Amino acid sequence: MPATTSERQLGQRCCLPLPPETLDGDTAEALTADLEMLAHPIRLRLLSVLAKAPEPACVCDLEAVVPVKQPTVSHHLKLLRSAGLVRSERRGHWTYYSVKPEALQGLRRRIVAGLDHLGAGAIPTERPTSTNHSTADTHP
Amino acid sequence: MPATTSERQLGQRCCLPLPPETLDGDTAEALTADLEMLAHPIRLRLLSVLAKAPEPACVCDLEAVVPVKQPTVSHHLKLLRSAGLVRSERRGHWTYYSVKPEALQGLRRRIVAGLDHLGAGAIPTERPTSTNHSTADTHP
DNA sequence: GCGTTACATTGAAAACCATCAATATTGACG
DNA sequence: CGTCAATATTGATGGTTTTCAATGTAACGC
Repeated sequence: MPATTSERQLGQRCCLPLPPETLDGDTAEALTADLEMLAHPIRLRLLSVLAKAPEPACVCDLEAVVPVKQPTVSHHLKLLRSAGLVRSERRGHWTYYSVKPEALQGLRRRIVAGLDHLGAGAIPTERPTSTNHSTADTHP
Repeated sequence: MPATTSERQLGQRCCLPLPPETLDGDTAEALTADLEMLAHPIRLRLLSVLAKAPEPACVCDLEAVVPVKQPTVSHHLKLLRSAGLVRSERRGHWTYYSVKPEALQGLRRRIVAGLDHLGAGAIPTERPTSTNHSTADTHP
């Protein structure tokens, strides 16, 4: 371990007093899962249509609304269903899908909470940027 | 157009009066881009740390906080930067990153608006599910 | 039964993403 | 100049996701 020019060494941990209370790994992964489920244009549009439809919609309706083929629609519906966001019900030839409003709401709540927890909440009106701005070394 | 047994045919578009005002393709893709940027645990944690740090953090600080190697940290920081969510500033040996609070807020606003637009907003207190529930055909 | 329709599943191809070792770049210091 | 430390970039690898043609399955009508 070489000599020190100041009170801190290169090649070691630096300045931060280390995070106060940030997202831990598990929370981050849970939030990621929620975000990923929504992060696809087809799924967003399917959810959007289902959420606004006055009654459950059959797959052929949904197919008519997005620019992909039927197996792809089924695939995304399956994902949404396994995430608990929609339910399906068979009537005769058709399978009708509808949203589960509580689930969508829960998802929304978790995501908004996550965003708040990210610091995107309180409107700090631009950071004060503390005085420490010498171009030089020492690295607080 | 062939004969009809009732007022509707199989193999044709079905029941929905077609979407009232749902997300169009472009809106869905824009929202998807926002969601994707957040949908990664490493990026979430980096943002979380940066958002709460009292001053800009150097890469070695960030590296210490997430379970991936330095090139990966740089990679994610680059993504966050090109999305306009963080800024970087070089001081001596180190590169300091900080969030752009307005950008994080804008992101948050867009996502929340998207979620509301998805129907996850108004708490409709469980869908009434209109009377049409015969197991049979005719498919309204 | 047979044919037809709606939807699901399978399986394979393509595109994409994340990760890291190796290497390059930049800046400080002697 | 040369060396070292901090970060960026490159390139290769492995994994996941999206998509669709083909095929399977369930329900209806004849």
